[in-house]
Amino acid sequence: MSCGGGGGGDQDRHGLYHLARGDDAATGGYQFSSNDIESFFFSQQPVGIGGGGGSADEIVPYSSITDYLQGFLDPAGLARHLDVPSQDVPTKHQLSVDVRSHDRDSQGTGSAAGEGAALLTPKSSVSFSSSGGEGEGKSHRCKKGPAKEADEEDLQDDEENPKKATNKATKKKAEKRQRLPRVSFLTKSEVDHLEDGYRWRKYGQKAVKNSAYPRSYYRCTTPKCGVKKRVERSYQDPSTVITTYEGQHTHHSPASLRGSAAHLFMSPGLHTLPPPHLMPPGMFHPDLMSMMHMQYPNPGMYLPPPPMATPPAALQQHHFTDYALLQDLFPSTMPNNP
DNA sequence: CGGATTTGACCTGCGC
DNA sequence: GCGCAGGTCAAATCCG
Repeated sequence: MSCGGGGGGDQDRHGLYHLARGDDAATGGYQFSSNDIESFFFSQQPVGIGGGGGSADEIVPYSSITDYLQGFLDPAGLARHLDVPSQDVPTKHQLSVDVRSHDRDSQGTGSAAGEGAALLTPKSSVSFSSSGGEGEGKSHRCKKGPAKEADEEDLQDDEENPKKATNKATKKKAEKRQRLPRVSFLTKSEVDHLEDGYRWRKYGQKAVKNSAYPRSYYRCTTPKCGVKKRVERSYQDPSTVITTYEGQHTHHSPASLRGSAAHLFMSPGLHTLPPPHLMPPGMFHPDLMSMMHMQYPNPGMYLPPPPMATPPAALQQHHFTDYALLQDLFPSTMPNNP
């Protein structure tokens, strides 16, 4: 997926597009509504923009995420998506989309991730790595895991004949390896592992070079779902958690099946929200926004059908400026109605 | 007791 | 070829 070279956007010198509600929201401009949320996170509709796109050889495993991303990259596309005039789409940065191609091992490496985290506005930032695999300078190191399942017979041979195994390893080496699509999220949070609606099993933890914070490796617990995620804390901004998803879920989110808005936003990180009365009218809290990204990191990840044709009932019926709803969702952080 | 987490060992790929 | 770093495995341990 070649996100760079896409259309429009307020791209800074770091190659970051900054799109979000900025001063407009603070001054009572356009307000997010439940419909926006649906569009933002659940829509399967492509948001067309010019440029970008992958070459014929490039693996673009799904179109919806690409379109989804590109919708962010293109203010006009985002405007169409949100059904607002394009000039109303601000270029202030609350949501920053990293459209750079990530070098060595995506942005997940300590240095690269840290750099990205430092460059990006920490709150509510979304970083998408170039996921094509072929186009990347270096292949990923994952040989076990999914590949292991595919090569069970090979492994059996390997046990019987180590020499043969070596040959196979050499042969495999020559093969082009494909990297699964990766999507990274930068989230301000005090907790490392943010609740995202899926169940994960931790299978490893590694110290990251040049970072005081380890990187944790998680795998989706659902059988035959090979989705992995890495969680690490930015060493330059320890308050920022970098979550990188890799692969496609082959099932619905357990949380989405519950359809509970309360569960949707249930995350320890949310307890760090400032008092809601400090939020400007109509302002969609960036942390909350980020949590939603965490909950539905990638609409395209779900294989058919879409996980939720409609948002949870609570989201359909309320605006997020609805104080009563916020009180229901965040009783610990919501004082009585001001 | 079963599932999740921890953690050291191991594998792989890349740079020098 | 060697060392380094990322990524994974799997036994040990923890926990509800």
